[in-house]
Amino acid sequence: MGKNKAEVIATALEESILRGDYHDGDRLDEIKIASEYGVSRTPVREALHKLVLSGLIEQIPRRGVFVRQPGAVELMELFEFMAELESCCGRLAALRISEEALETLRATNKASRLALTANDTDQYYEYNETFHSTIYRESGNRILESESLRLHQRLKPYRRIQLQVRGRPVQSLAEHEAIVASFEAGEPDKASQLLREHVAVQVEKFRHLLSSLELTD
Amino acid sequence: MGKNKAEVIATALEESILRGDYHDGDRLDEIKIASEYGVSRTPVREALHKLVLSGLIEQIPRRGVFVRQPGAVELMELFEFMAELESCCGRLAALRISEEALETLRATNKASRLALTANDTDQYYEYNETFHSTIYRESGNRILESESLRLHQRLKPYRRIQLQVRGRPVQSLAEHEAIVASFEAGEPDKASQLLREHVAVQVEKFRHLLSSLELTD
DNA sequence: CAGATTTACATTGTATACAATAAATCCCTT
DNA sequence: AAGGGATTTATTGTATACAATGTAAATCTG
Repeated sequence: MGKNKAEVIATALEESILRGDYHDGDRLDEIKIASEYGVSRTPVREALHKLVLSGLIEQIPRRGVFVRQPGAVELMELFEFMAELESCCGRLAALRISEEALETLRATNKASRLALTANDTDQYYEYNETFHSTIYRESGNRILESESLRLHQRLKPYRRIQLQVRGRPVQSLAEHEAIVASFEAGEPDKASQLLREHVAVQVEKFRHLLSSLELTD
Repeated sequence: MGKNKAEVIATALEESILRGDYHDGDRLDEIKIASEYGVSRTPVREALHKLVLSGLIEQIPRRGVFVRQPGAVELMELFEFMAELESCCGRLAALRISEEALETLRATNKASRLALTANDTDQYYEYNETFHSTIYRESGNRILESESLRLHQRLKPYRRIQLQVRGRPVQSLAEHEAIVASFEAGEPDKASQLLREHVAVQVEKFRHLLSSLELTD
């Protein structure tokens, strides 16, 4: 496997940041991280550069790198962008989806319902991933697919919080079924609209959560 | 200015590759590039990593980095993705555009028409940039804006070729005016559709160009 | 005492030397 | 002579030493 130290450190740091081990504005000391992982500064620097490119940290020349947790507005923008990407995937998938993938979606939804009645949130979460990534793939556009996956990944921690809103999973599943129906009917505009709202409603719930908890210190 | 050598080399290499100085599969020798630019391997490596992230070159562990010109299918996918992004921008911009920006668009189109009658292709090209980047900005979503700009930049060389198709600029400008009209009327769906087709038609023209010239050796 | 200038320090940016590894070549064996 | 394995070589990956630079503190001057 391509297991060079820079990659390892990059993913480790990425998880740390997404998990919230660092606060916004914290500086990431190259030598400290290097000694923590038992390597030299070089691979650490490469790892940091990767994270800069993915937008998780900010680099100020000759000053250092700082973690940059997205603020409320940026989170909204990220979710909105996600909604738009999903919408695109849905539109294209409605035109191109294979019978096989359609069957996968039906099966996933059926399994999701079981997980829901069993109150198995983790399992449901996993099926949710399958559902969406399948749609990304069936857009038939590899660029769109990979971009969607990337953003989906980035929003993972926030979506998780969001899914714990009472009653949301039930509604979410109903929307999934409506989306599949629009695929079966071959209605690109309908699919596009449903998927956009499916994600956009999450934004709305998230906004409520935010304003009620006032996480933005 | 933040003018560290890595950045300089990255942009220089990027331009070189986009200009077509390298062929698909060419290996980029770190030490050769380093000596060319009169620096050590370190900043060159950093520059190469950046290009890997932006998808211009491919890195095979312990083998080297190779330029990776997109093939015909990937180009199609890139253009299709661009069409979808522009479509999103258009939809949101129709809902959010400021009167000021609307005026900018009108002025740009007017200037474009002048450039067109004067046969000033470069000037027209520049106005085209302004037109589209304004729409990106007026989407009101900074993530969407920057992603659109990034892809727009990446497709620059191919779009340039495409604009030289006879009669295309005239048609393009007409489409621009229709788009502005949909903004003025505040019709998001119309704007979305117009912008998607505006880019998608480029894909079509490009496909013709490709198949006629058979550039895919 | 306040402000500016200089000096010291902390931190990133760069260079070079060394290690690891994979491809290619060459030699040995059958 | 052909095939396989060891060796060599080319190239990336990593470590460390050094240079550049920006910040902050300390000192000097008005």
